Amino acid sequence: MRAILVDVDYVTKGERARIRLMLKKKKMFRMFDDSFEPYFYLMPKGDESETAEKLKGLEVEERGRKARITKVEKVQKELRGMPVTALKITCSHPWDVAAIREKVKEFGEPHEHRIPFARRYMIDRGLSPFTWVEFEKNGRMASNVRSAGDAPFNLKTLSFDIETYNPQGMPREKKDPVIMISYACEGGDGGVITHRPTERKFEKLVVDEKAALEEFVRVVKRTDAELLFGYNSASFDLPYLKARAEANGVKLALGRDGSDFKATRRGMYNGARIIGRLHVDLYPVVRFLGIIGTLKIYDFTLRNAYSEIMGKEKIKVDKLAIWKMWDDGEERKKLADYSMSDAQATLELGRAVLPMEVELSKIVRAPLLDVCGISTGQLVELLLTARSHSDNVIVPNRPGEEEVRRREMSFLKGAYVKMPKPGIYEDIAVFDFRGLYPSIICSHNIDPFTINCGCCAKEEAHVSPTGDYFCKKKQGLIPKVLGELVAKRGEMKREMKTLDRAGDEYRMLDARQQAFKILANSFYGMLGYARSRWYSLQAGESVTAFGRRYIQDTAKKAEDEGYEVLYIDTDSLFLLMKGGKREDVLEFMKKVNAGLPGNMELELEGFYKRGVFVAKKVAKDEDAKGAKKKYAMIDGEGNIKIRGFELVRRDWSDIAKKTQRSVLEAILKDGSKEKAVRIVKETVDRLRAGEVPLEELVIHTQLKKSIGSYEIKSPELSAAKKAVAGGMKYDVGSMVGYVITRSGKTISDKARVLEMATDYDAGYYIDHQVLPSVLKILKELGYDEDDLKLPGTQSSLGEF
DNA sequence: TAATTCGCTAGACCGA
DNA sequence: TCGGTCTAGCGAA
Repeated sequence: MRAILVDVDYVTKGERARIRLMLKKKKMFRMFDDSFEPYFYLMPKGDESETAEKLKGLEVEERGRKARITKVEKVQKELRGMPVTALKITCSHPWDVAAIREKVKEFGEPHEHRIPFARRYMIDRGLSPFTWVEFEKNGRMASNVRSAGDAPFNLKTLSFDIETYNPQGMPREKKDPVIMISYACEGGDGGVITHRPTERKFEKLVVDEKAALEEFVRVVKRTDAELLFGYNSASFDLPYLKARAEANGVKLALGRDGSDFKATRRGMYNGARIIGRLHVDLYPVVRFLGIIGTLKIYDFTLRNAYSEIMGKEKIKVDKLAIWKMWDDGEERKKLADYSMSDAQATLELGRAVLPMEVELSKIVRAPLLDVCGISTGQLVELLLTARSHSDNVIVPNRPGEEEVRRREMSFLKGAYVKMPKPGIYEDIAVFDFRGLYPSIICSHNIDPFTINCGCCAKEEAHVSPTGDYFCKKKQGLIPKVLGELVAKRGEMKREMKTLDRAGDEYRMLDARQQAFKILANSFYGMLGYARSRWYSLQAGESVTAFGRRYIQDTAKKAEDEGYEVLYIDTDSLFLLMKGGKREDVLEFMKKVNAGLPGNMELELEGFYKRGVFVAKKVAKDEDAKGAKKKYAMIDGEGNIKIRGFELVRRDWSDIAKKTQRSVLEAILKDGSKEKAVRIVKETVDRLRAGEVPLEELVIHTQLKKSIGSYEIKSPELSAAKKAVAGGMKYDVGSMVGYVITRSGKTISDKARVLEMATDYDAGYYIDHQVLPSVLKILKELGYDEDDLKLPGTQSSLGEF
């Protein structure tokens, strides 16, 4: 029989664990496989055979049951690059692994004892979620389950969202009812379940809250939802629905077995599993996109995420007024529209972000729900764990706390950044090394266990600029897996070029190549991360040392050809063309590439017509220095590329950012300093006249620690403290949006969160926000501080 | 309770 | 009032 594997978990039948497969042909169905047993490896201290004898049949009392070793086998494996003989210890039940592992520690070091049973099954059988599997069927039992190729992703999807009555601000789950439950399906079916009329055609009017809860359960059943999307649903919607179901004496039977959901906790996020369906809370997924830099938003609300990812705006309501809207016949109609739009936005968002998670789940061979929201480091760990198995390698253990502290004492030297000369330049060519660190790792076989291998003579191996060398005879696991990722991604990108950008095939490939990119870029970090199983300071330093060498050698070659090297950062190189032809520059690139090892390539990033580099702030008596990581350029089509300037930072006010952008555009596009100066003057006038709305003056800064644990005073902290005193909530991780007002002495005193601010300090915004951000740029046009500030009147631009 | 280093800049604070 | 040092946050790669 053939079906698509959707998810794997296990159930207990008698004394044993049974793998439960969630599968799909036309409909979802379940099968069981009882041919798989939990095990782990032990690296014995003493003689393997003697230890094996001692362990056979060993029993431990564990919470009233007997945990038993059912089998001990000697196996030939590889660990940390060395061949080893290990004992494979099979246990009676997955629950017993922990107790037995503790017990056998006296005989050696356990390995791979923390791999969840269902995932162990997928790894050992070579199965991935969302691919075809084949098996022999005998009733509900499956045997010889094996992988049978890539499958299309096609699940019946339902998104949902709830609105709650909230006269006290935060709804209280024991008291405040759910007033609307909205849902949306693929294909257009959707509605808002409500028990007060809204005159909307999508309304599903029921008699009371209890009936609404029952209706929602019916919707889930009727639509036969295989995939459920929510936003914050694991932390809010589902627990709230459950609490309300209890209060109303009904059952929230969302699962196929009539159960509600099982709350889980993975790292930083809550999860909720619904039996027989996949429930994906999109909030952690969106956070993940924020962390890896795909998304740049300050506030991870559904509204923000939706507008950033989909490029569309969602209806807005005042959250605190929801209860009032519910009580008002006219306003309630708007609330229904809002509720409907929440479910629809959640559905669209899910469709947009899920393909990437699905691909990650396939690559690392882990259930989708385990992959949504985990960090890139954990993803790499999952991938390397799966690939270790197919390479007959035992996964190295995580370091203990003491080892972590020891590792944290040493530091890894990073990339090279060249100091640019401040100024405005014409005709710049920018090159970069595509995937510099991944390609270095692959080209030089850099791995914690290929370093100074001993089987190669140093001169014949890959010698790193640090003096270490890497084996040339045997490929390491990291270069091997990474090389495959890079190669496959290259194929995908080539194939994408032949496809219609609007088509499904293109979209799927794009999600796939994104997943590969995320993984590939995380490998280097794992070498230098103190808690990593594959930590190797020497290997990490070799990567960066090679990186510095390649970029600097390339710069040298460019100079030898007569180009001026304007700027270098890690893997990118900025050349001044100085009247040179584009063909010549491309020829130079070809020459460089001819001298690079196989996996490495210098690419043209682009030609730019004009670029600005500014000076960094220095002490008065110091010479002017160019600021690194701060520049702006414009290409022939008028596209502007801006890096590092205040205007790309969230901890600057919009008024300063907008002004800085306009100034940069005036210079880059029009080459007009008069225009630039006029823009500044207008902004200053508007600020002075008090015409600027407070929203444009908000500065956003995150509180990375709890309010009490700061050593210093700062505007964001001080604003947050005042807000807390006023009844608002600010915790670790809160984003504080504050305005500098006129009341107070120091800047911190003057800071108030936007909600509490009624005026603003024009002087602060002129002298501390607008002028500093534009002055650095105007200086490159020949205006210096004194030109811009008349004596006595610091903020004056009157002379222009 | 989960990848890295390099670099800029602020505001507070302290002493000359 | 200044210049230096420190903590902290954010961005580039």
